[in-house]
Amino acid sequence: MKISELSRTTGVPVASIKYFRRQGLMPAGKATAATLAEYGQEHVQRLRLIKALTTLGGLSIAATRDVLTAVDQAHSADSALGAVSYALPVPVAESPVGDAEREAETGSAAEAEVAALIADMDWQAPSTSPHVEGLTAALRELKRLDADYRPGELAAYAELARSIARLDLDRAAAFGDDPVALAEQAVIVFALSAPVLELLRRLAQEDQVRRRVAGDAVDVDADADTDAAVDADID
Amino acid sequence: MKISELSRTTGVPVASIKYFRRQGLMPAGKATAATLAEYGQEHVQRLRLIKALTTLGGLSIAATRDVLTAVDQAHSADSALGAVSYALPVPVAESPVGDAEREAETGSAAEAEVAALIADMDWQAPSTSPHVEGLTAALRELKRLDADYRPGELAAYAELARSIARLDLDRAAAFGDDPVALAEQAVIVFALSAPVLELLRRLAQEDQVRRRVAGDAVDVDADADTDAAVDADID
DNA sequence: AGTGGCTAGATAGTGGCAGTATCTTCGAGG
DNA sequence: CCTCGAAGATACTGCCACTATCTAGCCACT
Repeated sequence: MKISELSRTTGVPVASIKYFRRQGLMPAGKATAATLAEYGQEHVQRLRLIKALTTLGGLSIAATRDVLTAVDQAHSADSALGAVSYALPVPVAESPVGDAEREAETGSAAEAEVAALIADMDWQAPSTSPHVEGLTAALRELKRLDADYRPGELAAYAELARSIARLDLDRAAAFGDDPVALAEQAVIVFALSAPVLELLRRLAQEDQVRRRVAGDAVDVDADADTDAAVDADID
Repeated sequence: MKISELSRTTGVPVASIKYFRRQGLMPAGKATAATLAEYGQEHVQRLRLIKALTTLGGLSIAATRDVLTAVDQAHSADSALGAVSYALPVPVAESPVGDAEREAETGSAAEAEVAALIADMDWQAPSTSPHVEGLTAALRELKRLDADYRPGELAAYAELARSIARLDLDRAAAFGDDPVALAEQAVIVFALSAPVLELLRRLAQEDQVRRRVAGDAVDVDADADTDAAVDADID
């Protein structure tokens, strides 16, 4: 198909398709002449994936390129999952703030906490893993806010994270054979279900909030507008 | 303290502090003269929170303002949690793509799926909740990629989300009395532990990937070149 | 053969965001 | 009393993700 058709089927403007190509997010069409190229189903799929990663996954163009590069280079089924996992951006930007003395102290505390957690969970991950570093940075940030996790809380979350990861891997592994297809599936499971999970968590939180407000913690008929207040304030 | 001191203690440039003020993210200092204002500990705390929300939470300035406004307006402990919950941005940007016929079909399917899930989980949430809408949008996106959750999978995640939300609420509710303090804690728990949770999930995924590759639980069909490939490719 | 409508590729322009810098005015404190 | 710094307003910058324009060329239909 021609680029205009590709654009129509995917809803992505021609100019954007060209832009993605320039940024190395997708291959060029097969040129049939100096000014004409043929695009196929794989381009449609790729565009969908790009769109999903940027809008749903919130990835930047650069991050998307890294991920897609990892997908394309996946040569064995085994390496595909790991490569994708490491290509995904870590959702923590390091803040290069001063306050040096406090920093040194809480920083190493966070590091030790992470190390202890990984040991407790019997997780296999090198201390150079971006996830380990990211987690350390995040805990450090929270410490600066005096919002640390209490002992054991982090482990409780970690236990749940483990359960989630099991579900994730089962979902990802369902595409056993072709490395690239597997990698693509991994991208979807790893990157794109993060927002779904977060939304589920938010929904569950909302439910919990309503229950606690409506019920046990508060004497409802203490004042009539309690219920209304929630809906009103919530705006 | 003077603005220059506030800047030094927090590591935030004076110009940025002024900018945040203009954007309505923090109150002005108490003016002691036409060209001098006094800042206090609450400004330090607020700046820390702003920094955490933007860097760790990844919120935009506008989103941060919404959240902080909700925090400041929390008048009752009950409304605080709900208000914060609704003020947080939903991690899905709606993509206004064409492909109308397919859209209509998958769109309503997603809607029904979400409704069924909420019913199954016995969750209390109006269909107008941003979380419900966000989840619907996210599932719609995934459907467009042909990456739906299989029946039951979503419920399994939802069950785990419920457990997580329980932990969250326990953490948030620890600050029982002052509405604003409670709201602030809620911000931290709701918005800032999302990246922590995501990182834990990534770590657990990494562990799972290594374990499955290493051999023992290869329910994926075995592929020959295993061990070394992981560490090598993962770069 | 001619012409209208695409196309590729290159380059330049746009709009939003998050700051950052500058400029003016003016009070505080040595 | 005079210099330093602060307040507030406004302008500027850099980055990002597109989007538009421009040139040159080919395809297909008449």
